[in-house]
Parts: sequence; structure tokens; C-alpha cells
Amino acid sequence: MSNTQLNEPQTQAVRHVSGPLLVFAGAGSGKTRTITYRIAHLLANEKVPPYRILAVTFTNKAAGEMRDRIEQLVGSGLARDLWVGTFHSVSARLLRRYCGEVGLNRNFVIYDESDQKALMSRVLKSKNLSDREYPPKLILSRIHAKKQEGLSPEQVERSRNFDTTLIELYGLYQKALLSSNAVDFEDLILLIMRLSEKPNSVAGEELRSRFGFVLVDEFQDTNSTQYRLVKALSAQTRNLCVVGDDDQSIYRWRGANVGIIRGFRRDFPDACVVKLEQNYRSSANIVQAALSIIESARSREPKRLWTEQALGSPIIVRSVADERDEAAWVVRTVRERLSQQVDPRQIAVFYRVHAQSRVLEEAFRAENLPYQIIGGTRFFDRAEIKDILAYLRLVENPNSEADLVRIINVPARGIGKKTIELIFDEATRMGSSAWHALKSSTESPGLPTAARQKLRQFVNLINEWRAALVAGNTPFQLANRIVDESGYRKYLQDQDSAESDARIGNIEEFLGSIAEYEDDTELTDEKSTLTGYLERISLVAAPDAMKDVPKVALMTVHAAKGLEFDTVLLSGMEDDVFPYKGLDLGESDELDEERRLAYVAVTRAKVHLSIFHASQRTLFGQTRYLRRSMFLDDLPDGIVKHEASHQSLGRFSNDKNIEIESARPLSRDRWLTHEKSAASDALRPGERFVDRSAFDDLAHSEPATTLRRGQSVFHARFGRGIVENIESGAESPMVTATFPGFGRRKILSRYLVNG
DNA sequence: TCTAATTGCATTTTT
DNA sequence: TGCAATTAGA
Repeated sequence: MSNTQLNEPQTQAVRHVSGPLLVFAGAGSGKTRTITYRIAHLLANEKVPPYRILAVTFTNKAAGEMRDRIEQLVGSGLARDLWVGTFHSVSARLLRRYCGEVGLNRNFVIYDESDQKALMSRVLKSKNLSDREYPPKLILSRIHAKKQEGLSPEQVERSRNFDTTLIELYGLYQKALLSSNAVDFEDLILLIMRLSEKPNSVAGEELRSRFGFVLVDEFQDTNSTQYRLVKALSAQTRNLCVVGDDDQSIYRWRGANVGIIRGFRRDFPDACVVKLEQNYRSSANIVQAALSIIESARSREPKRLWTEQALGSPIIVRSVADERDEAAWVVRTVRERLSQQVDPRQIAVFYRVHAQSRVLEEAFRAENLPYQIIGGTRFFDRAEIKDILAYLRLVENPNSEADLVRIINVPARGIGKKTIELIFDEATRMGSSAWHALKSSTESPGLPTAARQKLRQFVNLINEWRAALVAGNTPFQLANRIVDESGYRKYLQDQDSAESDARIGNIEEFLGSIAEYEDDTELTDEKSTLTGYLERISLVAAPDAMKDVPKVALMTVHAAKGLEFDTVLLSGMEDDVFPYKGLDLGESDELDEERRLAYVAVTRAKVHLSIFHASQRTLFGQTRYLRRSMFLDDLPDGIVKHEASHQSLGRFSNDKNIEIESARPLSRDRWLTHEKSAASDALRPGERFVDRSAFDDLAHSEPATTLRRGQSVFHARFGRGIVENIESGAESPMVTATFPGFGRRKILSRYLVNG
């Protein structure tokens, strides 16, 4: 393997073999290249067996990219046995192996926020605490903070916002998780960390000696528990390599602690420290802009990004009237870049908060520019998907309380509130799982016969599916049975509304994704198991990232980390928006983090950077006058071109007539996922329009057909109808229309065509 | 049990 | 402003 493609410090990081290594990798400094070359070097030149190397990332995307690129260097044979994954997936994999040590069963399930909330609500009920006084979300966030510090309920000390009740709740919550045979995201790491640190234990020894080399990416984002984990896992050889950039630490609010990367040398005084400071991504002007912003930070590791690239075009700072004016200018700038032959997928629009996206989105739609929104609600967060998933998880692990409480009466099967309460209270009292209490309740004389009957039916239902699972039903077969036999499909069909139609569609899509999983696993190695599938979707966000479609990306700055674009349009650069208000800006740590966020935004741009600030903005229903962001004051005059638009550009059309052309779903994940299914689903005529959104058609896009009252439309099921009313809906405009023979119906406009 | 109405709430969200 | 989540009502 030749290292000629690496610069001096990169080579140093690659060649370093034993002992701790700390790499400060500036934005655009070839970090991924360095990491992958380093691993390739260990494999090929140092002959380290692949299974002895562990590389940890924070996102699945980063893990996937890393594995792919290593594979390109050393071939799939060696790469396959590497341990490459996120903190969570690696921990989950280890925890399946050592679950017995912590009282879990092999088929434990992983609880997401809503599961956690459901469980906490149950805990509160059992303690007769009102969730008004103790909001589950707040309590959980406080508990998670402690878990991220590695503290058990016993270790937590009483403090102002962690009183005795909270400590008790933390303990009860953990107990409830255990009896549910479930873990939350924090547990995955915490439990393995504890095992790895455990002296004189078989598991501990095994874990500490399992890996010869440990590598951590985005090290600035680690929390205390994660740090302790990788320290323990590399304890035997001390070959711990951490790579990160404290200037890009933007997840403090999630427990990330910049102090860890900054203090690494204190913990490992013999660490070799390498700084990658040459930027290969951006023009010199952009690098300068980024530097001038970050250098005002109160505290940071000293380093200086530099580049050999030309100055490039100046940073455009455009002053606009308000958010609509801003959107109009954003769109105009995008058009300009497109006309200069810039690929739309090389253009991105950033904002500080999601709430800013709506106006931008409207402008893109009105102008018929192809765009995609990154982030937002996820497919698997939809209620109907979560319901089916809860059934599946219950089949896998009937002890799961959060799942049981979710679907015991969904669809309604006459199991009333009081019955449910009784069962769960009984479980708490007995210290047993809810499933156990449910089973004994079918015999309980304390319940009316009718109730017992219903409960028994429910138990039988679950048991039948469990038998089917044991008999070898695949996840897909099982899910199909559940959708039908639980009565869920019928329940939705009976509702017969626009929403329920959409839900059925989502479920079909969900079933499709299970089939896809089965095909995937078949192609690779293992057989597809329900455990595997559930773990995968617990730890992988479905539309994990940007689709590689020719569309302009709209996203929060947080979502932009790790990406790069030819052209970046940064919107809402005003004080109180960015840096965000409501932060205690006297707290220099918080302001520093906002500053780093701005640094991340700027360093995403390769060639062209436009920054927008409005003098007036309506956000959360409040209109306010705003000053341009203090961060803009840091930009030196020489690299900036200020543009003020005193007469505003005018507004994009906001006609009450909704254009069918733009009536495609607004919601982010729909947008991301429905292309795939559109072709195969004849029941969705509206989706025919999807093709037209392709960038190729931009130049000659056809005039939009409009939807207005009194107009005739066609629906696949109801046939021809007349539009009576149009309202904006969450997904796409909601149309009320009368269909002869079917009466008045509310339909999402994407299910309609002009007729 | 389902719907409508009301209330309260709103950074960022890798898993 | 826009929504989701709870609550009241039929």
C-alpha cells in the first residue's frame, strides 16, 4: 500500500501503531481517508487480524462509509471481519453475548424515546405521581444525563434538580426496564461499560482483551460513559486511537463532552498527538471565514486550518426584509447556481431550527425547484408503524411492558382502561412482568368474566404468533399475519378516511421494508431473524440520510455535519435565531457551542457561500425585529460582499388555489421514501407526478394544474367527484369532495388527479 | 369509543 | 404559527 496520497501528519497518524494516538482532524482535512488508511495499514502491513480491530462511530452512515472505503483498500475478505459500527450497535452486539451477566434475556428489545416515556408513565402511575408535576420527558432527560455520566441510581447524589423522588424514579425505571427485558439507548453502552470495567470477572477480562486496536471517530462527541467504554475495551494494549475536532463539537446538549478530547493528553500523557490542519475542501475565502468565526471562541485547542486553494469568490452576506423575502432570495440564488451547471445535489440550504424550513419549502415548491428535506419525523415514528412494531416486539419478547401497553387495546378489543390499570398495578406489586400479570389475570376471580374472556383471547393471539415464530415463520410472514389477525388492517379499512388510507399505505411500505431486510440478509451472510430485524430498526433511522437524488437539500446545521456541498446557503443569520435565543448566552460554553455550529455550517461549503439575515422574522407565531448575527461581525471585510435588497424581491406565489403539481407530500420522510413504492402502487395516481419533479424536467416543466372548488377530480376508488373545499394538511393538501354513490369524502390531494 | 375542541408548547436529535 | 396531545362531549 502506498502512502503517497497522504500528507505529512496524515502519514504520521497512519503509521503510528502502538500506544494511544490523538488526532485533531480539522474540517475538510481528510479525516476519513486517514482513518481508513490507518486501518488498512494495520491489516495489510502490521498483519493485525481484522476481528482484533474495533472502529466506533456515531452514525450508521459513517460506519458504512468507513467499512466501504476500507474494503476498497484491502478487499472484502479482510474487511468483513472488522468490528465497525456505532457505539450503540457495537454495544448491542456485545450485550447479546453477555446479557446473562446483567440479568437480561438474549431477546431483549431496545426502547426508543416513546417506549421510554410509556414505561416512565407507568412507573409514575404506580407511584401515584401526576405527570403534570413530573413530566416523563423531563424526568427521563435528567436520568439520561446521569446515565451518560455513568451513574447508577445508587451513585446519584441528591441535588437541586435531582431530588429523592427522582432518584427513586430512576431506580424504578431501571427495574421496569429489566422486568420488561428491555434496555434504552443509554443502557446499551452503560451496561457493557460496566462489564468491561469489572475487575476479576470473566466477562471483564474477555472484553478488555478482545480487541487489539480501538479507534473512535468524532471523538469530540463522546460522553463520559462512551469514553470509559473505549478505554476499557483497549485496556490491554492501550492501542486507543481517537480522532475528532473540538471545534465541531455541537452535541453538548446530548451529553457530549468536549472536555474529553481536550483532556485526552492528561489521561494519556504518552499519547502521540497529530493535527491535521490542511483543508482540501474549501476555497481560501471560506476557510478564512470559518477561521475568523471559530477563533473568537473562548476556549479551544490551538490549531490553524489552512489551504493551498485559491481565494475563490467572496462570501455573500445578503440582508433581506423578512423570511419570505429571504426564501425568495434563496431560491433565486439556487436558480443562479443551477444555471451555472452546478449539480442540484451539490447545493444545500441550512437553517438553525426546523421551524424555518416551512417558508423555504413553500418557495421551492412554488418555484418548482426540486428539493428534499433532510431530517424531521422518521418513518418508524409513525403511530401505525409503531403499533405493528409493538406487536412484533411482543412476539419476540412478551415481557415488554411498553409494547404491551401500547397495543393491548389497539385496535379496540374491549379491554378497558380499568382492566389494564389493574393488570399493570398487579405486575408492579408482584415485581413480575406485565405479561406474567396478564396471563394470571385471565384466571383472576377479581375480574368480570367478560373481561377475562377478552384478555384470554388476546393472550392466545400473541401465543399463536409466538408458536408461528418458533415454527419458523420469517419476520415478513409474521408481520403479515399480525396485520391481518390482530384486526389492524380491518380497523383502518373501516375508518375509510384519507388518513387511514395513508396509514394502510405506510403499513404496506413497512411490510415491504421487512421483505427487503430478508433479501438483504440472505445476500450477505446470516439468516434473517426477528431479533436481527428489530435490532436493526431500533438502531437505524430509516431514511438515514440524504437520498442520492438530484435535488437541493434543506436541513438544519446539525444535520449538515460531516457533509460537503459546492454551494451552501445559510439562512437566518440573526441574533436570537443563530445564536439561538433562550440560551443563556452569559454561559460562554453555550455561546461557544453556537459558534462551533456556525463554524460547522461555513466549513460545509466548497466553492460558494451565501449568508442571509432578515431584519424581521416570524417564528413560532411571533414577529420580531432582529439584528444580524454577532457571528457575522467576525468576518473580515476583505472576503465578504454585502448585498442589501431594499426593495424586496417580491414574494413567491401564495395563491389559495393549490397547485396539483406542488401538491406532492410535504412531509420529509414521505418525500424520501415514496419514490420507491410509487411505481408499484397503482392505487396512487397522484404519484404519477413524482417523475416530473426530476431535475431533468426542470427546464421545461409543464404548467401546473390547479385544484379549486367546483372542479372535477378523479379518485381510484370513488371515481369522479367535485371538489368542495381545500385545506392545507400535514402531508399534502386535504381536499373535501363529493363522489356520487360515496358521498362527501376527505381525501389527501395526492390521491387525486384532475378528472 | 370515537370525534371535536382545547390547550400548551416550540432548539438541535448521531442511536 | 402549527402541531400533537390531552380532554370533553356525544
